[in-house]
Amino acid sequence: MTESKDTRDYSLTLNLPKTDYPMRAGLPKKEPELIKRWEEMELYKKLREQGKGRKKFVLHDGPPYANGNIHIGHALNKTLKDMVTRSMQMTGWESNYVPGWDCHGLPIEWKIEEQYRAKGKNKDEVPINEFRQECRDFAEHWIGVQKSEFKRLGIEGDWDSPYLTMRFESEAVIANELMKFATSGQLYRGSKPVMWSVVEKTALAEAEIEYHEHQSDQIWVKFPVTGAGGSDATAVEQLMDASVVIWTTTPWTMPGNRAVCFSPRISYGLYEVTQEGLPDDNWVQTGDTLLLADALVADVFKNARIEDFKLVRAVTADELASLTLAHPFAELDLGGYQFEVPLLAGDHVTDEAGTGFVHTAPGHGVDDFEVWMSNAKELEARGINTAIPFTVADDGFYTKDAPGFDGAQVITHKGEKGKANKVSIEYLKQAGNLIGLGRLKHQYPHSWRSKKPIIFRNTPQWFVYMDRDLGAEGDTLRGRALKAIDDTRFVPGSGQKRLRSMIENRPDWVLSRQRAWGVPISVFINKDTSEVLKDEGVNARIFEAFKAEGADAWYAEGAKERFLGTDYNPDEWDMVRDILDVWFDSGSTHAFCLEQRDDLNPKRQGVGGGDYVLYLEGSDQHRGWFHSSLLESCGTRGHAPYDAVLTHGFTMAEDGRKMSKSLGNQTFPQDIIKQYGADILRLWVASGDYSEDQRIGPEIIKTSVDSYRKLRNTLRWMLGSLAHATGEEVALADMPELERLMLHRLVELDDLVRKAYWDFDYKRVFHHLFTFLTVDLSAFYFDIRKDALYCDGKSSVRRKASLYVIEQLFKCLVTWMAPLLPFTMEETWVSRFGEDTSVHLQQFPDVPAAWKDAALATKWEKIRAVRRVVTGALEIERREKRIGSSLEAHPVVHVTDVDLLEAISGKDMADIAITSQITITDAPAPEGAFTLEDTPGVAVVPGLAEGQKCARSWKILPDVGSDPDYPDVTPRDAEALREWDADDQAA
RNA sequence: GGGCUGGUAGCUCAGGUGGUUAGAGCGCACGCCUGAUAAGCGUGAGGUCGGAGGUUCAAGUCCUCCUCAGCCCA
Repeated sequence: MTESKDTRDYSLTLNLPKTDYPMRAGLPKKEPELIKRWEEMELYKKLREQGKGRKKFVLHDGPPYANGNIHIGHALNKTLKDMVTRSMQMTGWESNYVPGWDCHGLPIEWKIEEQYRAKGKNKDEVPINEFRQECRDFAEHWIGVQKSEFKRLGIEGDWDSPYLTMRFESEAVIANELMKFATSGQLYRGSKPVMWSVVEKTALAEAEIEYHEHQSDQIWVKFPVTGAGGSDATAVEQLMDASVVIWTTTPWTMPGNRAVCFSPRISYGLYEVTQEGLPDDNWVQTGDTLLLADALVADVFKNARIEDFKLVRAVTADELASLTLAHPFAELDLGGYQFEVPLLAGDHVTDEAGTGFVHTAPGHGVDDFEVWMSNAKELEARGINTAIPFTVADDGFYTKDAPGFDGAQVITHKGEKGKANKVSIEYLKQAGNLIGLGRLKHQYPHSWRSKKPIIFRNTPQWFVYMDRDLGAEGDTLRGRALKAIDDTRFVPGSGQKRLRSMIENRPDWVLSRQRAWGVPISVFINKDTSEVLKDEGVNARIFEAFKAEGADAWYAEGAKERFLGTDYNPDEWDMVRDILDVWFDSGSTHAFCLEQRDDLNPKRQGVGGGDYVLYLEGSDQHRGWFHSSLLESCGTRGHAPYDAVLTHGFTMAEDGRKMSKSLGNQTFPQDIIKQYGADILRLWVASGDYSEDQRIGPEIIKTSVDSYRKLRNTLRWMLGSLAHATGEEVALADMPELERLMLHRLVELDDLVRKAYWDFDYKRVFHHLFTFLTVDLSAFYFDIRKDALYCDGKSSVRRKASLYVIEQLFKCLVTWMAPLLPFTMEETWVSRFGEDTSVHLQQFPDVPAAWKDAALATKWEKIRAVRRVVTGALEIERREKRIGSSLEAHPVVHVTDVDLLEAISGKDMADIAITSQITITDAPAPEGAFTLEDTPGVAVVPGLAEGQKCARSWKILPDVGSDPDYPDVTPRDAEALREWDADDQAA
């Protein structure tokens, strides 16, 4: 001890926070280092070893499509998944995450075709397996890109062996699943109208369609009534003489007409032409009676060149439904068209344009098809053939299903109008059923490639029955799926309703696509009977070949003979050339990923096991992956593939609107990571309500950045304080109440945090922990205890207890937040426990129930209420410049509330209020004392602390200098210095 | 047009079965501290709970309609 006491730098004798943990994170640089560290320490492998023997919590990855960089939606989705798996692993499950990719399908085909076009090549000239290989390479490339982007987000998983729908084993299993549907009789060949380009001779998807102006022929056509129901004979007779009038802009679809639709919501009437002296060749004559929607009568008669007409009477929806009509070609001798044309009610019918009656050709329109199919059962009961005719071939010419239209073409190979409309119109004139004719310019779908108009054309497709009995009566795919929905946990709960109503209302499942890049519908059909071949031996050969060579084997030379083997004559069987819709691929991930992998292969709780399978995707997947996975699994296994389904909303721009390039309001995950770091993005995910649509933008990110700073600094202070910890434990009974209060808060938070994680409610975790950190710790507990931690001597139990408690707080907080902020929490953990540790190998700490003390918490609520009055009073003093630091004050606290007085009795209220001195009295407060409305019974009279300022603790006390060895400090500080100096000499 | 969902302070969120002057954190303004310092502490100002009706003694909370936004269909 050489220095003079007067000039001694006491700060050297204080236990001030000491840490290398930087205040500023530098995440963009730090995070990649941590990723490298995890790879080097083989964290993934260690986690799997840790999880051995535990029950499995399987977050099964819904595969993103491998065709571009990730966007904010991907980032949200993967981050949520990572929060799930990390938190489940840390709460006692084995929670392996195996990422996957969706590789087949249209968008990739387009890209390859686009490349061909750029080189002047034609897709059809390239051997199919060569084309497929290019698609495969394309997908492979983007898988690589996305993989590194996902890893950069801090997603922990089996990145070295993800699952891919295009892997040979996957293709084999997918085909095998399809064959299960085939052999169990659930698969059938039907047909439906698809958008078709005659020029390219190919089916088109919605996304391949552009709308352009187009001039169509419009016609008004009579369908003579041939039958009417009702008890009123006169009324029936009136109707029998009448005709229903339709309007269409596609006269060429007339051969495909099978019904006329009306709407029960529209008012209709029977109208008579009263105009005299019409020319003989006018298509409509005096006395003709027509059925029309009231709102459209004037318009129709104008187009039929009629000026005078009258309403005979109104016609009800019931009357309309009872009508049967003749096809307008019926009386011509074309050979066909003599069938009954029913009137069907349809929601798609309006009275905004046309006649109020809609010509319905189920092979030429989606509405038409759906109305027809939903009435099929009833129509068959009436003896009506519901088979949908294939009236137009792939080259635009009519087929034998359109008698009388031989040689006519709807659209030519060059994309121009063929003769079809002319022929149709001519026949209508001959039959006397045309009443109006014109041209109409309107928006019409065109192929994005050829820019030529497309048509709707009935095409054979493969379907799965929704309502056919599978063995037991009433055991249908729909029934199974609905039951499975009831057995599934939905987060949020509204997802259940949404999926349920979709399954309830959906039509049969269409599996086929007329495309090249996918898993083939690997079945054979008999050329004569159209029956599907059901042979386990053939199926096994297909499965094995796909496993070894991929689904390309289906397209290889000699494939037919190879798979049929010697048991069947190849001449009698056709190979199906369609591929599976990619939704069937991804709907089968449970079969080729979950069931096939030894490290997953869950025995689900839903089927009597202990494991838990969760699917987690955006809410659009009610129609997509949740849906197709459910149907696939119910059709092949009889139950859902998941125990729970979690959905998240979509990410909007800051104003709540959709992000779009043109609005310039996009936020890219790559930019946030580069500027702030992945943990900032993850903090945004953790703090928002993902179950609804979220918003993101510069201001919102700034909120995350600010929160992050506060959080980080508070942890930093804890680290700095813990630098002085010796690891010495203090018995609960020996701890001050303040320490026990903090431990009690940990018990409460432990309960809350575990529940919230199980509910996947990360915002609840974050907001509670963050508030705890700022309100209870930074602004209260730490602020109060700084004096003891910095100034108390090393033997101080108060200080030891505080260090022990901070250690517990630290362990809990860092592990609890590790699933949310894996980078920062790892950095923080390592800073405390060393390079050979990882927070991600920790479990959430066991928080002793003995720490719980609700009575203590209630008491301290009162103490804090009193404290608020004191700090409130000091604030006035500060404003009036009578004090600066609260240590300059000596408030007199008048507590007349017995309850509050009891709560603070025996407490060092000066410490708690961070003043140097305090006086507590039950004497009534003098006039003008400071009070707070919400704390009656407490009044504070401020005053200045008397005595000398301690040179070490800065407290102002009368007994400063009472220790002759240390004349400028308080007795407490003198004692601390004595210990310090003793240590110093020993060293 | 239909199904589902949501709109609480500038931002992110709390507000069981309707019941005192609607809460928190962040941000902002102002002040204090200078031994968590590009930090820490305190005080304050911000809300007609999307809008309009209705039920009720009483509605952010229940009902109807409207509006805006989103997802999925048509």
